[in-house]
Formats: sequence, structure tokens, C-alpha cells
Amino acid sequence: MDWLNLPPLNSLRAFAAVAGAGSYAEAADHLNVTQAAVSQQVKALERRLGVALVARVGRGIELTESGAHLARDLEAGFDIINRGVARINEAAAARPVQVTMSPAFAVEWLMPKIGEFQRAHPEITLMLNPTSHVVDLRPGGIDIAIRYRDRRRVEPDSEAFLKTDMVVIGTPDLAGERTGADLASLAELPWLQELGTNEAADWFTYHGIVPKKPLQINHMPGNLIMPAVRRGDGITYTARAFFVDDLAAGRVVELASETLFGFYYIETGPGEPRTDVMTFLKWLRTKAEVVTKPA
Amino acid sequence: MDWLNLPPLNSLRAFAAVAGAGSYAEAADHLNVTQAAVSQQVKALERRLGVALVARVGRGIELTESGAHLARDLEAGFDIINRGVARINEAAAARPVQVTMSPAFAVEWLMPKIGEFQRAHPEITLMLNPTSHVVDLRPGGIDIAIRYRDRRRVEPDSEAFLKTDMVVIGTPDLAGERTGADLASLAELPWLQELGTNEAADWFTYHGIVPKKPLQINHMPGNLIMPAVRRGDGITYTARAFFVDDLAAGRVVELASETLFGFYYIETGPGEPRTDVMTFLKWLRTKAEVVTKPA
DNA sequence: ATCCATACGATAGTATTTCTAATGCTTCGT
DNA sequence: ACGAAGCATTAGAAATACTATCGTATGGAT
Repeated sequence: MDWLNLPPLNSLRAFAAVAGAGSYAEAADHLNVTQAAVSQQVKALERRLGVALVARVGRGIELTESGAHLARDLEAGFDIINRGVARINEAAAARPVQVTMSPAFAVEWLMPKIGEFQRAHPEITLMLNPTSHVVDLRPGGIDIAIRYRDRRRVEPDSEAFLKTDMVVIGTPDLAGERTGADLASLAELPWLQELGTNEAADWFTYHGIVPKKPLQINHMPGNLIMPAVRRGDGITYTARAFFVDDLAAGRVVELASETLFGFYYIETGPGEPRTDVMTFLKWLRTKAEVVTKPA
Repeated sequence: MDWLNLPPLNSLRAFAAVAGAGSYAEAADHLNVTQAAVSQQVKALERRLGVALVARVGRGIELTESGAHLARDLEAGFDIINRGVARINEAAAARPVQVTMSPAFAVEWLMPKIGEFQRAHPEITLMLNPTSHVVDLRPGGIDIAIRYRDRRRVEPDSEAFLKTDMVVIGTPDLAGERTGADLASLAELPWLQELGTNEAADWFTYHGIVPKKPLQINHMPGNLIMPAVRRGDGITYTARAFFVDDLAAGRVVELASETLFGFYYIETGPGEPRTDVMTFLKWLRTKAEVVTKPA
């Protein structure tokens, strides 16, 4: 615990690089800096130690005796440190790519497409974390979050990769002939809504409708809602993107629609993402789409 | 040689300190920085590695598994580096204090006083390098140079520790009754002068005297001049400080004098001098004096 | 011998990194 | 519930490192 008063570590590294390379110019190359920078670092180290480490000999350089000794120790030390860091990196590289998103998005949009990615990159393990919680993106934890925002709250510099109408849908059985513009009448139908959220009420409020009777809302875990809607258990408010096929086949009907109201975009943790994460991101972006009512 | 792409070394050190101390606050103490600085460094490292190293546990922290492993390696690595640096430092500390100065100054001024310093600091080895060459002050080489400047060339911010008249002196035998103002007549006496210099001629030039006959100059190594002057072999141009006693005793007489013309000052190499060097400098400054003609 | 290519040295200005100060948040003990 | 202890976050200041440029010394080629 007395290595706390070491000379500036960068100058030690610079000197070690010089010792290894045999010349300032080459060392500078390896360190991705200019020769002048290395020269200064070594000078600073010599000053700090009060000992000459490098001597000019003709056109090149040579280590002094002290310099040679120090270089040996530095090389050994940095090598050990490097091994430690390398181990961490290997472990990190093998770690699965962890993605969080809402349950609905996972089941209705991502899962149907994910097979393609896994076929293309069998070496990458994906771990999906479908939850409506907003999870922190920390190092060693979740790598990517796919977040929803409606267009009222879109942040100017965030690039959405899925823009979609938001719709209220239900089976034709349940909806009857309500497909028209009478939004208020939707308050009479049973709603399905994710536990702990309040989408239905918000939706009415947004449209300036005050239901005459209390809404009839069935709360359930997010992953159960979509099947329940298809079964005709109720109606819900969701992204058109999740029901394109069902709508086309007439299995569900659209009771209301807000054009390009929903934005899904990608958030990554701080810093440069790992290679695997980048690969997944790239793939994800190729799947970007805009979903709105067919002509 | 692949430890060149290590993460920022300072953040590695910060993390290692945290691992060793068990808390950010204490680590910060040891590193002589604020807790915030350490926190930032560790965060940066986690970001860089893409791995969580430290976890908050209640009010304190705990290392993750990765963190613990890395900490072990870092400690080992830094320890080796530290040992290397420590060896250099020990060697440097034991190195003698090396001082360069002119031969005349060494023999006439410093040597008579040096015993006192060595009695006071027997643990410090002094190495004097009396030469009229201007030696470079590099780390690992000369620590201190005592340089002469005449008052025409004194640098404004350099602090002289010895200011002295410059005089032309010789034995009474040799000089006869020439003590007066007739400087031109000094050209008839034999001069003693350091090899490779041109003091005598310069002196006449400075005083605007053009000798009628060529000067009679005897070149010799610097250390031999003063004894030769005392022996009556010739006259020379030198600092009054070197002959205060001889003048007082009448063993030599002053043939000409320039009041406070000579300045000796100290020059040290770049950077903070070593402890031993500082000790010597301090002592040297206590010997500072101004030497001029007694009233 | 002179010129040229190579490599290090010095320095001023700029860019980057690191640190501090101030403040906020969470947890735990009383 | 309150206050103390300890980590997190931020903007701005300070310190450090780097680049660009020029200068100097050396050794080989014409």
C-alpha cells in the first residue's frame, strides 16, 4: 500500500515503452502519440527521480544502468497489470448482450424477428429482460434499453428506430360496429391494461373525454395482454406495429388511431459499447420501420 | 509489450486504492485527492472495461467478483513497479552531491570552508568538480554549478551569493612601487593566466589600454595560478575574496581594483533538488558575503 | 566535403484529463 | 424521524499531456 506515491504513471509507461522499443520515435508510435510527447514524459520522470535513465548515443539512445533496471521492473509490473485487465476483458466479452424493453414490445415485435439475428450470430448470447420498469444502464448490467416515448415527449436528438401509430384495438366480436369516430363509446368496453399503469384513463383524458361511468379495467401482467385481446377478453391501447398482421387478417379491428404517435428508440449505457453490443445495435437498426395505416 | 493499450493508469491506481482502503473516502485520503475524484476515476474505469467493479452495499461499498480479481493483480503489479522505483530512489539518495566550479573558486574560497560542512553533515558525500568548463546540469550528473559573471553580464533575477571586488595582485617584491593609478605600467609585469582564457588581454581592453609591448603571459592550469602568484612568479586578475588574508598580511599587494565587479552565483538543475543537495545549498547560502576594500 | 535522412531536443500553444467545491441521495443508528 | 456517514453528480477550474514546429547532432551517400 505504499505504491500510492509512485511517480506519474504515464511517464513510467512512456519510459517503459522507450525501453521496449529502443527509440523514442518507435515508442511514440506504439503509444499513438508524437515523439515529442514521449520525450517530455521521460524527461519529467528523470527529473522526478533525479536520475538519468536514457542517454543519447550517436543518433540513437541507450538506457543507463539505472534505466535498464527500472525498465525491467516496469515491464514486469505492467505485464501483471495487463494480465489482470485482459482477464476482465475476456470475461466481459463472453458476457451476453443484455437488452431490456417492455413486455409488449418483446413479445409482439422483437421475438418474431430475433431468430434471424441468432441465426446470423450464433456466437452472441442475447438476454432479453422484458419489463415495464425503467432499468439503469450500468457497466456489467443491461447494455441496451429500448424505450417508448409518445411524440409529445420525444427528445430532439434521440433517433427513433420504430415510429408507429398508436391504436385502440379489439376483436370484431367485442367491438361490434363501433369502428367509427365515436371515441366516447369506447368507455363502455372492457379495457386490458398493464399492472401499475394507467394508459386507459390517460387515453380518455388526452382525447378530452370524461367517461360517464367508471372505466371497466382489467389489470394484468404485460405479457398476457396481447393474447387476451386476441381472445376477445377486452380492448387495449397499443402500437399498430404489434398488430399489423392481425389487422390485415381482420382478427382484430382498429377502434381509434393516433397517427405516428408512438416512438421506440434505443438507449445505450455510457461509453463505447462492446463489440457484441454494437453488432446487435447494427442489426436492430436494419429493422427500423415506420408503421401507419395502410392506404 | 501489449500493456501499451492499458486503460488509463490513474484510474487503475484509483481503483486499486479503493480496493485497498475499503472505501472511497479513505482511498481519496491516501491519494491526497477528494472523494469525488476517486469516484470519477473508478466510474471511468468501469465504463472503459464495461464491467462493474465496485458495488454499493448499504452505506459502504464492496468489490464485485471481477473487481476483487482485478484488484489483486493491480496490487501485485504496482508493488513490483514500486519496488523498482524505490531501488532507483535509494541509489539516487546515496549519490554524492556533485558540485562544479572554477578551480580558483574551489581552492581559494570553497575548500577552506568545506570542512565545516562536512563536520556538520558527515553523512553527505560531496564531490567537487573544479573546472573552467561550463558543465551541463542533468539529472544523475552535476547537481550544482557555481558560476562567475562580471557585473556587466549579471542576469537580473539571479541571486549572487558572493559579490567581490576584482583585483590585480602580485607580491610586493614583484610589484615594487606600482600600487598607484598607472594601470598601463602593469603591462610590463609577467601575467599568470588560466589555459585557454584571455583574461589579461581582456582586462587591458576593458580599461582602454593598448600595451606598447606584447604582454608577457604564462598560461597554466587554474589550480596552479594562485600558489604561483604567492610565490612571486607573476601577477593575475582575480577576486579579492580569494586574497583577503594575503592582502591583510601584506603577502600580496593590490595593483588595481574594480569595486564589486565579480558575482558568483548558484545554478541548480531543473526540478526540485534532492534533500542532500538542498542541505548543501542552504549551507552555501549562509556563507554568502560581500568582499570589498576595507575602509 | 557537402548534403540528406534520421532521430532526439525545446518550446509555445492547445487539448485533454483530472480535480475541487458544492450539493444531493441513500442508508443506518439512535 | 433525524442526523451523521458515505457515495454520486455536476460545473467549472487547474493540472497535465499532447501537437506542431523548429532546431540540433549524427552518420551515410554522392
